[in-house]
Amino acid sequence: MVGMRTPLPVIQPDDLAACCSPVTGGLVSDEAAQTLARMFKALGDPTRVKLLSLIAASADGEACICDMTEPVGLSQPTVSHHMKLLVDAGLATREQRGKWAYYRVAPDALGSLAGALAPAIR
Amino acid sequence: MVGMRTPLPVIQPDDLAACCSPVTGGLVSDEAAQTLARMFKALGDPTRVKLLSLIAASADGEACICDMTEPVGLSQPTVSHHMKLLVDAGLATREQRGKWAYYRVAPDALGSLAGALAPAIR
DNA sequence: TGGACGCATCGACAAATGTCAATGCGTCCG
DNA sequence: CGGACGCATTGACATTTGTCGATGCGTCCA
Repeated sequence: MVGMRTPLPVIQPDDLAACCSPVTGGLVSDEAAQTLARMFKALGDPTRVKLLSLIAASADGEACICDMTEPVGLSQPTVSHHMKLLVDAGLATREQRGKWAYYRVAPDALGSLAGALAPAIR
Repeated sequence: MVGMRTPLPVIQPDDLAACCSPVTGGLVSDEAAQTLARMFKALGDPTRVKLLSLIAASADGEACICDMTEPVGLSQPTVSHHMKLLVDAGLATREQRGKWAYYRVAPDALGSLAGALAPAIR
């Protein structure tokens, strides 16, 4: 592993177009590979998979940190850290409302990623 | 990160059924989260994304290590290492033919993963 | 106004990861 | 046979990652 001295920029919705040309349809550019890997890496931890699933499964499609610590069995700072990774990867959104921070699954992000994996089923 | 003293078992095609219940449709079990994360982690490196893309884009849908080192600009042992990870994650297959080892994208693996991300588009 | 609460950041630390050079092991062919 | 070739494994190393306790900051309410 080399480079990456500076923190990576947050992946924006605009980047989805660039990132999600199908992996299986012709060579993928360096930047696309980079962006795709960023998003997949964010999904590459069981805790973060559960967190996303937790949010998606909750009544309003949103959850705050305090709702998530107990189900995943980790400390509040750790859950906060994982959620920051998901947001930076463009897979989740964060909205502060009063004391609480509400997280949602980023619209279209998972769908675009799925499209990059299996363009045929799009 | 805790546990994981012993090397993880190779993910078999049979595991796909277990792994790929949709992330966005109800709580995901610990084992499913684990398996999904294993596969996503394998995709969480730009080099491995490019390797998969390289294989998928090649004429016969297969490639040997010697075909891949130059395009990704890494040493032969490193490429070999990455391919082992992809095979262990169930995303690629390996077939030895004489001196060469031919790698392919595992059939259905990417599609199942995509289904776990976006069940609606299945 | 002053706690209490929810969350983020910091500092620390063990474990995992990506990379290479060196080496070992089969397979092919002169 | 014996060398050349393709690939995997090993050992080493720096970097990244996951986790926690401690702490800081903003918001709410008694």
